[in-house]
Amino acid sequence: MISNKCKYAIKALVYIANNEQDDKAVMTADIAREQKIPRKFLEIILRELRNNRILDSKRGKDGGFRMLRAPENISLTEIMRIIDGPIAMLPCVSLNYYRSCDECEEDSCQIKTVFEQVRDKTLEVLNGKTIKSLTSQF
Amino acid sequence: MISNKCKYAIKALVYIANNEQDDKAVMTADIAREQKIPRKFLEIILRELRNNRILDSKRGKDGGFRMLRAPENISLTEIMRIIDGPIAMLPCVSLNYYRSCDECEEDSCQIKTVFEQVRDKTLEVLNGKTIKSLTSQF
DNA sequence: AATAAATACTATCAAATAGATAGGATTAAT
DNA sequence: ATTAATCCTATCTATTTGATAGTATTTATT
Repeated sequence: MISNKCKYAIKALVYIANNEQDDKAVMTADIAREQKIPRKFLEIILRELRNNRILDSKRGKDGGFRMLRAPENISLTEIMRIIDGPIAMLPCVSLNYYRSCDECEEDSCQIKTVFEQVRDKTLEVLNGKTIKSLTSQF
Repeated sequence: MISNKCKYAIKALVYIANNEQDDKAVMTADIAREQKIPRKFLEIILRELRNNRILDSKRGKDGGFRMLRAPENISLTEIMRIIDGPIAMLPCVSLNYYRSCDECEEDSCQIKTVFEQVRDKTLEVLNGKTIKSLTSQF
């Protein structure tokens, strides 16, 4: 399971990509209302995406958020790793958050291979999906 | 990520499948030592597998655990669902633990489809793997 | 300069989950 | 009886999840 936080992050990004305009940033309050995401929680999420250089923010009146990078260059894996961390099902099989298991000799681990396969299939799907590809284009 | 508990469960089952004999059940202490799993934690796990009719147990001297069903009929998904619950990344996409998301209309959810694809690919791998297929066969 | 409206930041909190450990009760073979 | 195994209940700590409250700061507009 991904966390609610991560689900909110993805939905918020899709919303921003869909609604931003040259002259106007998208406000937290609008995203919260439209996507039914708790406002204060969303603030934290958007700031985190900003700190990771996914979003740009502007303070004060007429402030809000806009995409810092093109939505077609932001994959779901990138967002998921920022918000939730590893995507793999075992630490010893994670590409970006590798940790060895205390209890096992990796060379002789019986279960590692299976979860490498799961990881590869999962990444095949998620790497191919961008914020843009989730956007409603007419 | 799957939990340590789930990882331990799978490793313990593979160990039991590998080491059980007609006349002798496999003891918690042996599994704990060989697989470096905390003994008391392992007790809880094995009992849970027993309650779910994966294992059979025998109390008292010469007691222990053995497979209740054939290892080739026990898929990884079954174990993972018993120990960790849902395998899918979103509740609204889970086959065995479906829950709707509070905040979204499922028909118009932009992210559901991606996670259905991840689910299908993941299950393709995990349904095909059984305890037997992880066992060392010579 | 004052006001309004937005994000930024800090602190806090409650509930659930993860990951165990301790100790005694029960069962069964010898 | 003794020994050795599972079974059961209770408990514990740390972390994560999911959030809320309140204040500070920034900016556009009047």
